Amino acid sequence: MFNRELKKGSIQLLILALLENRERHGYELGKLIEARSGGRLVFRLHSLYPTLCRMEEMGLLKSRWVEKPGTRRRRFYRLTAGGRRALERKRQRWTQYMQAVNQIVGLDDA
Amino acid sequence: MFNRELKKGSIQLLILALLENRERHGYELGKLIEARSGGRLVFRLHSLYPTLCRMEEMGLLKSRWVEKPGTRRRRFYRLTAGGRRALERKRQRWTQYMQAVNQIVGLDDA
DNA sequence: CCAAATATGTCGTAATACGACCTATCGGAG
DNA sequence: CTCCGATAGGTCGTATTACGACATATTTGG
Repeated sequence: MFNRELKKGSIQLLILALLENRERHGYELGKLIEARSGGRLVFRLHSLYPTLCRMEEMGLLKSRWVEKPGTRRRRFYRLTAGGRRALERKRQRWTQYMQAVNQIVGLDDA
Repeated sequence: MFNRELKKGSIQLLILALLENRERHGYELGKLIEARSGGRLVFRLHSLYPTLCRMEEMGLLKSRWVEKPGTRRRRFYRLTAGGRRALERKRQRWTQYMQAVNQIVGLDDA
C-alpha cells in the first residue's frame, strides 16, 4: 500500500519494537506488522529475512533455531543489549523525524 | 541528523508542500527545509536538483529560468495540476504511514 | 583581494525493499 | 489420497534514491 521508499528506514525500528518483550520468528514478525497496521503496512517475507540477518550481524539481535516435533523448524530472534539501546535511539529519531516533516508539510497532529 | 534511509520517500512530499502556495527555486527549498525543521532535517542541494528534475519529468512540477540583473540565474519551480493532486495523495499516505508505524512501535502521539 | 554565501549541476556509491524464484512441512477440502 | 493454501525459510538481481566528491560561476562583505 505504501511507497517502497517511504518504508525504507522504518523496518528495523518495527522489528526491534516487536521483539521488545518476547522472542519471535521471522514469519511471525511479518504477519504481526501486517495485522497491527490493519493490513496497510506489509513487508514481504523475503525482505525481512535479509534484514534480520543484517541486524544479527550488527549485534542488535541474537537468533536460535527451534525444532519441535510436529512443527517446522523456526528461527527465533531476541534483542541483545545493543538492540535494546538501538530501539530507544530509533524510537527517538523516528519521533523527531515525524515532527520535522509534519512541521514542513503543515500537519499539526496525525 | 537523520538516517539516510529514513529520509527516502519524504523529499517529494516536502517539495510539493513548500511549493503549494508560491514558486521557489532549488536553493531556497533546501534552506527552507532546514530552517523549518529547526536545522534537524537537511537535504543536500545536490540531492534536491536531481529530484526536482525527476519531478518535472513526471509532470508534477514546471520550471522556468529567471535572470535578473544583479542576481545569478535561478530556476523557479511551481506545481502543476498533477503536482497538486500528488501533494494531496502523498499527504494522506504519509499520515496513514505514520499512524501504522506508531501503532506498531507503541507511540500514541508524536 | 579573498572568503563565504548563493546557485546549479554531474558522476559514482551504498543502502535496501521488492520481484522472481526455490525448497519443505502441515492441515484441511475435495 | 491428492492437491492447495498457509506456514517457514532462503537466494539473486533490480530499481530507487540520498549522498559524497567534484566542478562551475556570481555576489557580497571584511
